[in-house]
Parts: sequence; C-alpha cells; structure tokens
Amino acid sequence: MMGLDQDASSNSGLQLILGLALTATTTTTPSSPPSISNKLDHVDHHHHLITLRPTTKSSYNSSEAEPSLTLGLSRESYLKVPKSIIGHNNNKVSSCDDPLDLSTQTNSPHHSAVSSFSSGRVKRERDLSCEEVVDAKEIDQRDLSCEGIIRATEEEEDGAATRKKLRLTKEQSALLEESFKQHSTLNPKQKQALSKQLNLRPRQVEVWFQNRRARTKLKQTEVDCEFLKKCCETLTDENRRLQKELQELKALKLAQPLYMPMPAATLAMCPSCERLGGSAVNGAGGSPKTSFSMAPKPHFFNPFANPSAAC
DNA sequence: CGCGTCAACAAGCCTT
DNA sequence: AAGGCTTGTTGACGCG
Repeated sequence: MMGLDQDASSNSGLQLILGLALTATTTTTPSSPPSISNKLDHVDHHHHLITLRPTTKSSYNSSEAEPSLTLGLSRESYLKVPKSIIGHNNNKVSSCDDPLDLSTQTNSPHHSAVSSFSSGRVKRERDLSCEEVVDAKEIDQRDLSCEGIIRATEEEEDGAATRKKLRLTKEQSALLEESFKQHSTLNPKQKQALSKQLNLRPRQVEVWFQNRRARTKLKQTEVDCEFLKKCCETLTDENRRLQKELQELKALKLAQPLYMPMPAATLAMCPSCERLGGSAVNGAGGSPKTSFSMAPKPHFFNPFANPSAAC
C-alpha cells in the first residue's frame, strides 16, 4: 500500500507537496488580514519552524482598533530619531511640545497622522536619502531637505542609531490594501502615484508591497499547511479503517470453504468506493491485494488529484 | 523581486 | 497601578 503509515512519512510528504497545493487549495484572499482562524501561532524564522496551534489573540486586530496612531514618541525615542526624518512626515509628533519639535516645518494640511521614521542606521536609507527627499519633495511638497538628512547623519554618529519605525495610518493602510487588491505588484508609475497619494516615499510603498506579498504568501502557506494536515489525518484514518477491513475480509475468507461461492450477504462492500470486495471472485487465494485497489474513483477529495491511496 | 532577518512597537499577561 | 516579560505584527534592510 502507499504507506500512509504515516507519522514519519507524512511530514516529508507535506513538505514535498506543499508547493503544488499552494495553487490548488487557495481559500483565502490575499488581502485577508492575518487574523484568520487558522493562523499560526508562531513562525520561527530563525529555526525555520512553523508551530501550529489555535489562537484567539490578534494584535493585528487590536492594532486595527487603535485610535489612530501610536506614533507619539516618548521623549527618549524622539530624541533618538534623526531630526530630518521626524521632519520628513511624522506629523503626529507635532503635538509634542518638545523643543525638538519640527512639526512646524513639515506639516501639510492633509497629513493626518504619521509617519515615516526611517532607519537611522540603515545604509540604504541614508545613501538614498537626499535623492529620495528630492523625489518626495517634487511629489508632495513636503518640507524635506538634504540639510535635514545631514543633521540626521550627524546625530547618528553619537551612537543612538536605533531604527525607528513608521506606523501607517488606517487611511494609508486601507489605500495600500485597496491598491494591493488591484495589483499585487507595482510599476514605477503606480508606485509614484501611490506614494504621492499616501505621502510616503516611493521606497516605502515598494517595501510595503514586498512585505505584503511575502506575508500573503506565508499566510497562504499556513492555510495550506493546515489543510494538508487535515488531509493527512483523514487519509490516516481512512487507511487505518481499510486495513482493519482488510483483516476482517481475510479472516472471513479463511473461514469460508475454498471454492464455495460467497453468499451475497457476506460480500463486503467498500463503503467508500462502493465496490464489492471480491478477492474470492478473483480467485487469487492468499493475495493481500483486494479488488479495492483497482477502484477507479477516489472516495474523498484529494488535493493532489491522485486516487486514494486506500483504493 | 523573493526571502530571510532585524528591530520597533503594541498588546496581553504576570508579578510585585 | 506600575513595571517587566512575552508574543505577534510590521516597516525596513541586505542578499541572491
């Protein structure tokens, strides 16, 4: 039999077939929030482990429920943020009466609440900052300047180069999601348009889409994994049941006189594929193979389009 | 662009 | 209530 004896083999089987199943078993939309029921409780990226267990907790949802944005910085955090970056488009900070408050330099009226702290220490951000700033300035007239970037760089030198993190507003997220639904990748024009619309730098939009794609894929993998686990369980049960049935048939066969025609009442019918079990009819006495193995019809849904291992 | 990873951050839980 | 710890989310980066 196609060994579904399984605990050992099923794992590797899952790994082997997951890729195929990804396209075949999709049940969620790419835009589903990560809080759906089959979510993984923990994905250990460092050890490439996925732990499956039910969970009710979802900080996604809870963050969705956030009033608006938590970008208000503590004084310490604020002080660590390169000034230019704060000035870039983190308008929430404007409520702060800290002397470092640069909000008066930055706000455009429609910037509601956020956002972009960029990594203070990250090379690319620094390297491209002036270029991108110019870009952004053209796009949305934000008050950005290379001067600010330079000041940021100076500030980084004193060691407080911690990566601060932007939180998108609900409006920004919604728009990005909407856009993602329409096309999961962006051409340069779309990227520009979106970044303009969102008051984000094109790079931020690009990164958001990259992350979104990756996480959608991960989510789908999780769902598929869950589905395959269920399939595996079902197959294991089925296999167990059929093995038992086979044993019973063998026992029955031994109890029957060798050439005596089997009364109809004693013919076992495979409950799944609804074929008569007729090893006695086939006459090959002692063969472990039953006629069930020739059944053409898989008796439960199989995502891999293979006939049931049991039949 | 995908992938792996880092790190900031929020929220929940627990202890004091 | 406050503070620490844990866990999940997500913006961002480097590499291939």
